[in-house]
Amino acid sequence: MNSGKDDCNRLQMRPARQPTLSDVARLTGVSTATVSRVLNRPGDVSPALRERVLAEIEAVGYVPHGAARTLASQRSSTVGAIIPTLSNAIFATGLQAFEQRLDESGYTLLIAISEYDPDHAVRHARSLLSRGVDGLMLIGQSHSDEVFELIRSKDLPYVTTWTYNPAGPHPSVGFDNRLAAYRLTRYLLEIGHRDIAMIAGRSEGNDRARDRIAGVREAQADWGIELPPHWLVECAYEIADGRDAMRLLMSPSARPTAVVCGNDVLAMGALFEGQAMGLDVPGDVSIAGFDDLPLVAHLAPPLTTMAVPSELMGRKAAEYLLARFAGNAVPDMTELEVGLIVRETTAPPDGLREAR
Amino acid sequence: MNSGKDDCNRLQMRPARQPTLSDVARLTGVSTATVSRVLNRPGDVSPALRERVLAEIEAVGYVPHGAARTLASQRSSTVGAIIPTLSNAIFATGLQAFEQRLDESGYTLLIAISEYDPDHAVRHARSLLSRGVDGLMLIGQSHSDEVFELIRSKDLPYVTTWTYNPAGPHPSVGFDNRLAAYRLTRYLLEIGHRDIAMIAGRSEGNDRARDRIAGVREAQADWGIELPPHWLVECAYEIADGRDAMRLLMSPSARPTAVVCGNDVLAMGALFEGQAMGLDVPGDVSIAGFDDLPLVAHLAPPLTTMAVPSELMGRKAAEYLLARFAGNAVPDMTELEVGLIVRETTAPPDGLREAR
DNA sequence: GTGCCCAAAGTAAGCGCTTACAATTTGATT
DNA sequence: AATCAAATTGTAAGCGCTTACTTTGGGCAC
Repeated sequence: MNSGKDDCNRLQMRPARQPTLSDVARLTGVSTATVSRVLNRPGDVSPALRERVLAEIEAVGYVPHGAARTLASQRSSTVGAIIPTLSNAIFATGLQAFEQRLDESGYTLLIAISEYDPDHAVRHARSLLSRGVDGLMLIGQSHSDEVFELIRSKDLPYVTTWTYNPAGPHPSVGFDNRLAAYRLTRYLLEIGHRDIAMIAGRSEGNDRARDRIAGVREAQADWGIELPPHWLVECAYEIADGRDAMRLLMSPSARPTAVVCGNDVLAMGALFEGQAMGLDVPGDVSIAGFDDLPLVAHLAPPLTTMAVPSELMGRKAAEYLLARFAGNAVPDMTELEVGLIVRETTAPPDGLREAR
Repeated sequence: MNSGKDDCNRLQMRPARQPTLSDVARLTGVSTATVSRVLNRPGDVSPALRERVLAEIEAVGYVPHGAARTLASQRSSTVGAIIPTLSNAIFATGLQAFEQRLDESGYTLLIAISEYDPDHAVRHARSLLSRGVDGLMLIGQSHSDEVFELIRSKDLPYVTTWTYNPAGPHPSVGFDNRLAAYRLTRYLLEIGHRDIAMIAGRSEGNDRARDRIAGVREAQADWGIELPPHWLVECAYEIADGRDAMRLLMSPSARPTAVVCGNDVLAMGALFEGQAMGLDVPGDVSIAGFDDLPLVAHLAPPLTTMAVPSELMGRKAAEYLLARFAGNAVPDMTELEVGLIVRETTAPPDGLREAR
């Protein structure tokens, strides 16, 4: 009469314990293996039984226990991303596309923000690995060796983005920053600029910034020009930093006729500061950006910039990892196209305007 | 001689299996319990032993297995967030602060992006719960009942943000959207505007947008004014949507003298479109935004807006959850301050300018 | 009718860790 | 010196699931 079962129920004042897979099995009158199969390889279970199990799952509100599943199966359906910041919209866009593609295939994204700090990134890598991510997405390739050692020691699929470096050892889905900056600068040279300055993001530990500077230098070199040290200003990534840099650049009497910026945020800063200084853009100075944020097409004047395929990149990076998970062959290197978007912040320099 | 051990090694061609906690225990000559304690409650282990264990952990490069730990301990040191989008910088900022505060306490963030779709959000909630998050952060309170049922059935700590609703059943860390919009509108009324239109985000399933509309209406009502239907335009959240809305609003001959916008992105759209139409802002029309994105202070003219404490909110939301995890008492409702930032896109309407 | 094969379902051994409880040691107390 | 509590370490039972292996029961060729 007074069975143990009753005692047990009487003691459960809290919301009833979550039903487990074996509860479902017991209630349906099958083995746990069968329930597990219904969940993981439904084709292996006869339709009649499958229906009964699914009905019971629905009835008791069973939700699989991810950790148990991960422990038993050695995969987590989870992917990690280590990114420098979320405050630049361009990363946010790429990450959103990455998340969406993963989500479509049942993967969840773990994110860790390094704030451009390599040690931070190592800690995060360790933490993500320890959480059993099935794969990892990294921005750029300039990371501490420790990060890559950790990845290798686990033999973990990973991909680097925002960079394309076929000579390097790392799988990457991205574009050639050097070449993109080269093309942007070449365009300015072709319309007649010779005095070109650059506002760049901090290049230390940031291969994208470094490559973009290199691209600008290389284009200039092809025209027999050298970038004077005081015309290269490296700064942080806020609008205010771009403004400061622009002020610095435009104060001396010997001013550049064009300024290429390491990204659109800096370019906006440069544009706003230039205008605040009473300069006409592009009349007095041309400004070019990098990224093509949705916003910059709406500025007055609209910004000339190098469009970066952030969404496509996020999606392709996700697809690379998904292919690796599935064991499908997939090229380790994917190069994406950037595109020069000429708008109205650039024009031939003064002397050439009418000669055009 | 030819022990099983040797055979085993001979077969391991792959990178050696990850060392486990019991490997560390065996190699150090202690029990697994001791190693576990070194990791989780180091104070319970004598210093000498602790050092030996730590040395061994370092030596073999042991990384704890998160899923195993989660399964055994029933916690994951993981927190989930369901957010509508990452493409609005204001969410990205809040989320970044949230992540940083969690990270300081050893928690990792799982993110899921709902794209403003309630069903999506339910799926995500289910997925995050199944992954064993210890807590959940939600934007706003207008979610499907199913989401809250899932949360309740697991008795999971959670917090809603971007909203403050002490009357409601949900813990929240945020601000009063209605009141904030009321104050913004009141300011416009006080400087003399009577013809005030609104460009709002889609209010369906979005309590923030709804409350902001309500706030505008309420302020107008206090002045005995009613918001004419054709002066309320709801739209999506891109700059282009703001532009479209502005064009619509400013086309008829009976134009408003001021436009309050549901967020800064829409306000930028309104500003750009107004300027493109040849209107002087604020001479011909005042524009007010909502959020205070870093960018908008730099526009020409700088945008008047209602500043939202997104970073503080992210941090406080994290701290609320952390306190719940630690079992500390903590108020379920935290109201944060918004602040009216009067810049230069607003001014008294035409007739009143000189009378000022 | 017999034997064989295959599909469908069950059995049970872990996955790597935490933790209640037990065992042992140490040191203080009387 | 005997007693006991506190501190330290060990023992071992799971946590909820997956999956290799085994069992069962037909269907089918001969």
